Formats: sequence, structure tokens, C-alpha cells
Amino acid sequence: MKEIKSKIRIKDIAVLAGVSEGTVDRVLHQRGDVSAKSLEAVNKVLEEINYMPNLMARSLASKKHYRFVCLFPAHQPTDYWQSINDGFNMAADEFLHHNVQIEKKYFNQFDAQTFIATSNEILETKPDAVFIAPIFRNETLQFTSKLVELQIPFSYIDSMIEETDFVTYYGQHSFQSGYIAAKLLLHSGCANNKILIIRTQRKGAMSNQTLNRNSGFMQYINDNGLAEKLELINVEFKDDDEMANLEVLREVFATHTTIKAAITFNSKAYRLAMHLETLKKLDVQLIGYDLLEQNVDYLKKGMIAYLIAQRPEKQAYCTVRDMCKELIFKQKVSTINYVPIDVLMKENIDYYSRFKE
Amino acid sequence: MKEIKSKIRIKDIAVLAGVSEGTVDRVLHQRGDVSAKSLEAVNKVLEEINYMPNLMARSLASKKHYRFVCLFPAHQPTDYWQSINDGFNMAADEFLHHNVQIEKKYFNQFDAQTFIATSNEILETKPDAVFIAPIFRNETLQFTSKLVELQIPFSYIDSMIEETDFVTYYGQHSFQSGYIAAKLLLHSGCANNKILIIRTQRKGAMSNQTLNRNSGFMQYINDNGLAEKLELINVEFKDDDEMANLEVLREVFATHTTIKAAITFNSKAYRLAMHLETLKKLDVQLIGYDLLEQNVDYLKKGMIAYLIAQRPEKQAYCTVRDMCKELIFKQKVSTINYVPIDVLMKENIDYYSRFKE
DNA sequence: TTCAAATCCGTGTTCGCACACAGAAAAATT
DNA sequence: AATTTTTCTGTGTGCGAACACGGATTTGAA
Repeated sequence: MKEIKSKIRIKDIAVLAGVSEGTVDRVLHQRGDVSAKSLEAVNKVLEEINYMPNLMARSLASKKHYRFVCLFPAHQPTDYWQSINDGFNMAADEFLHHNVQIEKKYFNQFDAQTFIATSNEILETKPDAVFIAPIFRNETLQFTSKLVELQIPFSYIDSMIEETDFVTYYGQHSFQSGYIAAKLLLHSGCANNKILIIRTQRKGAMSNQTLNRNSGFMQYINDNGLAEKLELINVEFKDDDEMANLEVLREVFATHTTIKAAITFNSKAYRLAMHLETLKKLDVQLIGYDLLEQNVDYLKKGMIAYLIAQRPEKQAYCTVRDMCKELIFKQKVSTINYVPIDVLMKENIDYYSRFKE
Repeated sequence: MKEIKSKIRIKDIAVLAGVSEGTVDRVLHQRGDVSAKSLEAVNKVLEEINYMPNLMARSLASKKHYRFVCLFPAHQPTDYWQSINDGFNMAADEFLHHNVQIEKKYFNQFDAQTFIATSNEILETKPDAVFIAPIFRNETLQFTSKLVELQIPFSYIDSMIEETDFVTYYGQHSFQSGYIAAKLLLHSGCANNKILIIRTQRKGAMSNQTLNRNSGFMQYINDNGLAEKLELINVEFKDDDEMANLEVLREVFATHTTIKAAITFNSKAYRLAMHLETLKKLDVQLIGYDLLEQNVDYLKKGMIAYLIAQRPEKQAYCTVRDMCKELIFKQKVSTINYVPIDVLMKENIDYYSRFKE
């Protein structure tokens, strides 16, 4: 159990095994040209000690260079994707001296053609690895099949396509996070009176994440026999017309006077909060996703009761780090990695945001 | 704003400034013996580019060795302190190749004499830095004053003594975590009927952390005008006699039939959960601190409603890392660092525990 | 037996940095 | 002007690992 921690070098192994450094190196890297005798001697020593190569010396000496390309949506500085961007930057800093170069490519998340175009550009440059936000399922499948052909490893970020052969996925279990959202919103034991729920969603195809959160939310309601007691009101927000959204809400509240709770399954809870503030509906419990600046502002103000967060920077960072582990350090990494479902409220948001680890 | 990320070496700076590598090195490390002309030339180049030394090459070349000593309570593998231990081990692994050696020293947290004895032992070995869990205030003050004398930097872990001159502190804002505990336990809008609260505490001096959590808890009650509506029942648990504890509880429940919630401010919520299970009091909302295995088990079973966690491994890890930054890499670190107040329930505990980043 | 091919393995160089040391240049002293 | 002293600076070595190179040994075929 007790592993002694001391620096063992190739030179030490060589002495212990009675061979030269070069031979130890050949054994370690399975480069062949080693006699059975030497091989056995070295392996014996390796079994006894726990050799941990000095990764710093290794990448210093290594002449190999790696180019990793990230493919994800173009965004504004306050968007969710900015956090992903930040995580990639963190990784870029850290692995720069390990001869890793990180390149970012963006596509328009409302236009599949831009995804295709950009992914083709990427293919032409023959990167050593690719990180993909698979917003467009079919287009992503096309892309990854070409990557497989070219033997370029890739990882998913944000969501994944299970049947493809990716290296890692870091993301939240959306279903479960929807379940938790429902619990937080509805678990006050006093559900004897009707509670109404608003759901806002972008028109057209909802993203996988959003759909799964919704399913989890409904599951909680069913699990707790709340389907009868609750009335769910679906409101569709327009992406570009907040005046219209406000009017829709005004109408909803005119016809339904006992609305006590509201939720959005995308990251735009602040829009709902904004309108509720305008309408002076301060007693509506609101829950949303992701720590956009505007969401956080409304959380601190008390207009949003809970935000569910998922450490997007960590997701991006870990994705890059694991690719380095796999490709450069030859360490095994686990494929599917769910990140914590963090529950934030105005009382703990500050400590959470400030802690950048 | 846009900092170009490319590898700039001392050699490059030397060429740009028209001097030799040695001179650049002398400027960078302020070792003197540089003519005004050369100094200016090098500084000019340094201002223009953003030189980031290759830390890996640096510690490879460096012959300096560092010995960091950790001083914290001896513990069982299931204790809270084990997580701190784990965090120190993680750091030990990571910084081993930066010529950092980490030594752990334990004291008996119920016996100040062992703290004094061990701290004296540490002083004799003249370490390069010390990490202290300041369980005993006066004894810690004595220790740190000697450290200051010997110019040995030190950091606090778990709690801190503000007026001393420490490098970092990583820990939770206990007051706020108590406040949140109260909110989670009591915020169900339906507080019209009386809710009773049990608090268990070890006899004798409660730790600072525990006291602050308690204060935060009371603050929430006052802030929300619940003082009148609630009755707080204090129960003192014995550390070594669970049979007695059970009997005390049995009596309490006999006299107070409407107990709806319970809390412990230390990390031993599982003891309370265990007894509540025995007494078949399954409708009591229980909240506790820290992810001990046993706590997590009861959380998953549903006997504990919430656990508040504080990433102790991260605390220990960051403490070591920051000391390296300060001492070895000459980077500035921030002194007081509050970690997130994580809210765990049976629905998100799995993703949290499995995520080891 | 001879010789080429296959197999085996030690040496030397490289990476970016720190630091020692020698020795050049400048300044101060005869 | 010749010297000593002081100030300054370039070169060289080593850190640990990777890998190319080529010399040494073994094997197999002729």
C-alpha cells in the first residue's frame, strides 16, 4: 500500500538492471532491439519500483509538437460558450510548454452550413486532435467519420454522440439536473395549493440538453404524484423581441393568478427574471441554468432563487488535459465524465464564482 | 489585450537585446553585475515581450530542494481529516518533480501537548514552509511566532488566526454555511406550524468552525423572524456512548412530538441519522456537514436531506500549490481564499463524489 | 570458415534554464 | 605606461528523458 515517493530516474533503473540508459528507454517505449535477458532484467526492476517518468524532462526533450483544434459556437463575451472558451485558454496556458498548441474555430450555432465549412477547414490542416461541440448531430457524424478515417482522435464537449468513438466527454447529466431543478422548485412540503409553472423555450428544435432537463423535470413531478396538483404553462419566448415576450407574460399572469414558480431550461433565465421584475411578480420562485453574468445579477438580487451550474471552464480544461494524458503521457482516461450538478443561491454564489480552481 | 502565446526563451531575449544568455539571466534574477547599458537593453526587450519562463525547464535545472511540513490532526481513514491528507498527497505527487518534498506530522486534536511537542520537532528540522491546522489557538500563536523568527513561511488550513502573518488560508466561510444550512432546512414556505430543531455538539469547547456555523444558523432565524415560531432543542451527544445518545434522543422525541428538522454543526451527522433510523423518525429533515463515507451513505438512503461540503482535498492541494507559487515560481497569491459552499443531496451526490478535479 | 544480415546496446546530442567560472574590458592605482 | 583591481559578460556544464547513430555481438547462410 505504502508507495515510497522518491525520484527514480532512468539512470537509476539502468544501474539496478545492469544495463545502459538507452536499453531502459527502449524497454519503456517498446522500441524493440532488446535482448531477452536485458528485457527481463529491466522489467524486473520496473515491477519492483514504481517508476514515474519526469514529465517535465520528457516534454523538454521531446521534439514532437501537437496541434489541438476546438470547434464550438461563436459567442458573445457574456454567453455560456465564453466559459468554455476560458477553459480552453486555461489549458492552452498550462500545456503550452508541453509542446501543445491550441487553436479555436467557431461556427454559427444557428447555421449548420458553417459547421460543415469549418469542420472541412479543420480536416485539411490535419490536427493531432479535435474537440467538438456536437450541436448538429448529422453534420457531426459526418465530421467524426472523416476524423476516424484520418485516425485523428476527438473528444466531445457539452454534449455527446454516444455511438461514435470519442476519447472523452465532460458534461452534466441533463436529465438529473432537471430532476433536481424540480425538487428545488417544488419540494416545499406545502404543495396543497396549486403551483403553476412557466416554461420558456426557444422555438424550433430544442437542444438535447434542454430536452433532457425537461424530461428530468417531468420525471420528478411524476415520481412525486404532482402531475394532478400542478398546472404547467408553456410559454415560448422570442429570441429577438423582449417587448413581445413581456406582453405574453403579462397575459399569462392575467389569466393565471396563482403562479408561484417558473423555470427555463436554457441559460437565459435572466430574460424571464427581467420581465417578472417589470411585472412586479416578486413572489415567483425562479430557477435557471448556468452562471451568465446577468443570471448571477438576478440571483444576487433575489429575483432568481436558484441557478444550476456545471463548471463549463472545467469541462473544457479537462477535455484538453485528458487528450494530453492520452496522446502524450500515455495515461488511461475515462470516457464519459459527468460533472457535478452545482446548486447556487444568493448566499453561496460569491464563494463559488471567486473560486477559480 | 491580445497576448500572443509563443514560446520565448532566454536565448531569444539575449539575441534581441544583443547580450548573452548569462546577462539576461542575471537581469531576470536580479543577481547584479550587469552594466547599466546591458540592463537597459534587456529591460527594454522584457517590456515589449511577455516573457513566461518555462517552469519545467527551470525546476529541472534548479538544484534547490524544498521541504514542506504539514501539521494536522491524526485521524481514521473515514474522518474528515483524511480528505485533507488526500489533498496533501495529490500535491506531493504533482510537485515531487519540482523538487518539493512533503512531510506530514500529526497531533492529537484532543491534547494540546501533542501539538506543542510536534511543532517543536518541526522547528528543529528547519523546513522551508509549514502548513498548520490551528486547532489550538494559543499553542499555534506560539508556534507561528517562532516560525516568523526563523523566517519560515506558513499557511493555515481548515481555519485561520487572522492577526498572524500567514501566506494563505483556504477554508469555508463557516458563518455563511450555517446561514445556508438554516435556509435549506427552514425555507419551505409553510413555517406556520412550529418546527423543532435539534442541535448536537461535543461537550467542552466547540471549534471555531462549529461556533461560526451556529451563529450563521441563528442569524438566518433572526433575519426571517423565525425565532418566535421555532423552538430549538439542544442535545449534547457523547463521543463514545451511542447507547446513551440514543436514549437521550428517545426521551426528546417523547416530550417533543412535532420535531421536523435536525442539524449537527460538526461532521458527525451520521450518528444522528443512525439513531433517527432506529427510532423510525423518517420524516425529520436532517442536515449535516462534510462528505464522510457514513454521511454519504445516509444521504443516499434519504435519512439525511442535505450535506454541506467544502472540498477539503482542494483546500489542502491549493495550500501547497500556492506555497510553491510563492516560494518557487515567485508568483503572487491571494491570502484569504474561501471555498465554495457546496450543497449536496441524494440526487447530485454521485456526480460530485466521482468528479475528482 | 567466412561474411553479411540481424540483433543488441552504449554514447552523444537536444531541449530551456540556472549558475559557476574564467576571462575580457574598464577603471583605478602605481 | 604598466600594474592591479573592479566591473562586467560569454561560455560551459548539468538537470532527466528521448532518440539517432553507429559500434559490437550474435545469428544464419553460403
